[in-house]
Amino acid sequence: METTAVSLATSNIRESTPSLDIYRQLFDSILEQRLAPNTKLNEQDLAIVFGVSRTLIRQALQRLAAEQVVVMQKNRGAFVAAPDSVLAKQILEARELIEMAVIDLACGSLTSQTVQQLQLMIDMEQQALDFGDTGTALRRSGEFHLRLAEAAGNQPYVHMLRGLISQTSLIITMYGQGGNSCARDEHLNLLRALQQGDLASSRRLMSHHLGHVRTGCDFNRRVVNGNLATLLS
Amino acid sequence: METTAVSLATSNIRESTPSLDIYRQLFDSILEQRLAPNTKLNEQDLAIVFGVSRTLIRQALQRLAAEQVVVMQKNRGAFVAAPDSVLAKQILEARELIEMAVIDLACGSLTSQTVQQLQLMIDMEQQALDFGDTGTALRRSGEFHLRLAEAAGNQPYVHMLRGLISQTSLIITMYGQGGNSCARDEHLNLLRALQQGDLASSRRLMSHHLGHVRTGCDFNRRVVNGNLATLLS
DNA sequence: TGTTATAACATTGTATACAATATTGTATTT
DNA sequence: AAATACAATATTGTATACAATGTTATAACA
Repeated sequence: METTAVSLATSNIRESTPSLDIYRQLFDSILEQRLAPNTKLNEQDLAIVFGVSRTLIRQALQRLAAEQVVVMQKNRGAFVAAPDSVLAKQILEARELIEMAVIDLACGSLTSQTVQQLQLMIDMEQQALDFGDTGTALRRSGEFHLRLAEAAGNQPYVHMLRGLISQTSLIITMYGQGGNSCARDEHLNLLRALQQGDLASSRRLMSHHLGHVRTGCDFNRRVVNGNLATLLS
Repeated sequence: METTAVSLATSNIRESTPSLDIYRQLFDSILEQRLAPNTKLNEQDLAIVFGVSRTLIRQALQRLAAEQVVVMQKNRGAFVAAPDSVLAKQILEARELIEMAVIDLACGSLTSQTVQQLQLMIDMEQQALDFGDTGTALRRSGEFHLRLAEAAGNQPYVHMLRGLISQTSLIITMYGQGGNSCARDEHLNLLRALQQGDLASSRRLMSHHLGHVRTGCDFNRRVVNGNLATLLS
């Protein structure tokens, strides 16, 4: 509750272990769209990139798989997840459920310090957008939502939402058509409504906000595959 | 959707790998209360018990940790999770949220085959209860709920609920005071209401059902620790 | 007796070696 | 040229060895 958010990945875990660091970097790389869906994650290559043995790489990949951000196929390896349109809609539905519950808990109960933090995160997101760095903006948008869930104070909500947010990023990468960046005002308005304890408005704003994600997607779009090279840049 | 449930753990994953099997056995052992909260899970001991190297044990433990069923402490090892009363209440709250959403999806849309399966699972639970095997009954109760979520057809709900159900089992182990076995009729009545498409009744029955879990708990109870020996019996 | 320092031990953390499986390329056949 | 069989290669799966850390027992001291 005290420090500013570092990474969406296990943001409430302060511990630092080598495999956790690798996990976080891969996680962020996927969220920032530097690793495309379906990208094969070769263990040996990653081991070289990160300068560790395959043991630690495998730990990180297994953690990512547990969050459904990567998929592991027996004897074939790990791939960045690529939810199909059916699953994508289910993910967005589930996310709305959790986010609404978060709103109910957070509305009117945010400390001024928390509001300040959330305000800052909105600014950071906008800053990334100004730089034209949509990947970072997307990640920071997710961090805003997650920080809000932390403020709501229900740990399982945070845990579940973390997975859903990261999968939402994958969905936007796969099916998004740009124009998902109306977020600044939406986040800002939401924060105001929450601060004022206006539950009806808060719920409506969050619902619209998530609705825009869905609206901004073309679920017929065909998906392109990526490769590991982007990690080296 | 076609086969009968095997284990609450990764019930939708058909693959069989050594570490998955170990994971499932540990998972069920915890759910059936044969491994008490806070029990230290020594890697070497488990490796001997399961006749494999520590490598596979670690994989299983990490998977369990991802589902919050065990907790891993750096350089100290893995322990069966022991949610405190605050977290326990949050878990039950989150579970109610998801279960209600499942009800909304499943109500009136269950196939006769699914109803049959659920009916069977209720019977199996009762059978375990008749044998006095409350551990198995508890696990089967969880399987009933999870099977229902599968029938609802939203994959993230299933995934999230799996974690919440297993944690509920831990909560019952820690804070339950017996008397949690009114489940048979409750499951039965719920199934009838769902079958008939009676949403209001379905929601009310589920809410009461989960409420009983909470009612049956004394959150002031002090918790006893266990040890690995129970796995050998 | 109680406390601290230290050594012996046990356990987890990581790298590496080898086995099992999958993938790719080449040759052979039609 | 297309398809198949098979060898060569690459990749993942598992066990083991060693390093790093934590725990416990012992001994010295107050």
